[in-house]
Amino acid sequence: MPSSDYPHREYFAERLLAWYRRGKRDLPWRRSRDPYHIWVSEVMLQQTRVETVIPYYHRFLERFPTIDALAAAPEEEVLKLWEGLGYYSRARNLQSAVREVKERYGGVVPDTKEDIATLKGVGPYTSGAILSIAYNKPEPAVDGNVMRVLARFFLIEEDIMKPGTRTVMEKLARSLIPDGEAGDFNQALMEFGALVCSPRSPQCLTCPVMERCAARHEGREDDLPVKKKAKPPRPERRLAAFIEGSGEHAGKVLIRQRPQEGLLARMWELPHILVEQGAGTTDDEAMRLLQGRLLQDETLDVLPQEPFMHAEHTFSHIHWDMQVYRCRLASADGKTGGALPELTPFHYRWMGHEEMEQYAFPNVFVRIFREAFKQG
DNA sequence: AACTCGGGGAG
DNA sequence: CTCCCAGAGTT
Repeated sequence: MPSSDYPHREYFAERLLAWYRRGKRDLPWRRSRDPYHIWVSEVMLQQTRVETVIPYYHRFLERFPTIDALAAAPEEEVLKLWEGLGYYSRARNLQSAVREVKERYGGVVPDTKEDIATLKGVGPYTSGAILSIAYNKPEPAVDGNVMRVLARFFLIEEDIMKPGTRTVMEKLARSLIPDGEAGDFNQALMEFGALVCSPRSPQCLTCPVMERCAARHEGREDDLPVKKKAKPPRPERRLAAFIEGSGEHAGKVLIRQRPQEGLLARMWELPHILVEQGAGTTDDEAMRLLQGRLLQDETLDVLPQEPFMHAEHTFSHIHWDMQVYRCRLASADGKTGGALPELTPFHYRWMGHEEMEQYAFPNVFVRIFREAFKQG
């Protein structure tokens, strides 16, 4: 159905805008008009809560205050500043896109939908957010908040996980934007979704548009939006080796860098293997598996000594159950035959405790190291 | 349309 | 526990 057929559109937009201007939060990125700053905030905010982003936003812009600064930075440093924030391709894409802006657009963030949408990591939501917030262009910025709010107020019962529903939402959201108020209105929608029209137990009693909310009238605000349930993460059992060096590597731990592509690309980690469910259930068998596979796959000759710790970590689609074993190198001189593994997808290196700040680790390994170093 | 890609906070 | 968050890219 055409967007113009939805009732109470003007009422909805005006009341929401007034509500926003009455009490909007003082967020760091709202203190800047720099399109680059807005851009950084929007990328960080993808699938990430406001409170989580704030400290990262400050650190990132302190180190990379301009497009030039980010474009010139070593990639490892960008990744390190992103450590713990997740979805690390965002960081790589952002730097790649910033370099593109420098080369192709003279360092000025483009202000047209066609140009900005070509930038890596800038999809339908982020392009609309930058265009509206930084340039006040009347483009919709439809995120999870906006879909929830629109689904409820206008009683849209389509599954919001379907791409077609997003198109409907974008058209409707575009038709709602009051003349000359795109930036504030789009932020009003998201702020409203975050603070009032929340996913669970929405605050209808304080809602500024409750009187004409279709879902509220039907008593169905708790049933909307319709969203198909995600598949549960598949379990993976992993065995990791905490290998302490001796001799010239005394006091150091062997770490490795993950491949360029895929999960946790280019981040550092403890050497570990994936084993079948049910395999290595006893520590004895697990240690044999670990020894055999590290030797076979990585030419890494270790002697597992004892169970060290246990860690679990859930990604969106995978659940890691990781058992860590304290290991020694098998070679008598403690130097793994002198050389670290080569001809594997990984890059190995010895790391002293004080060198952790030079490497970006997935959070599960940050936790493991913190615990290990606490034990001494 | 279905997967891949992190991590954490709230209830 | 479950849900989902100012999503994007790939197949």
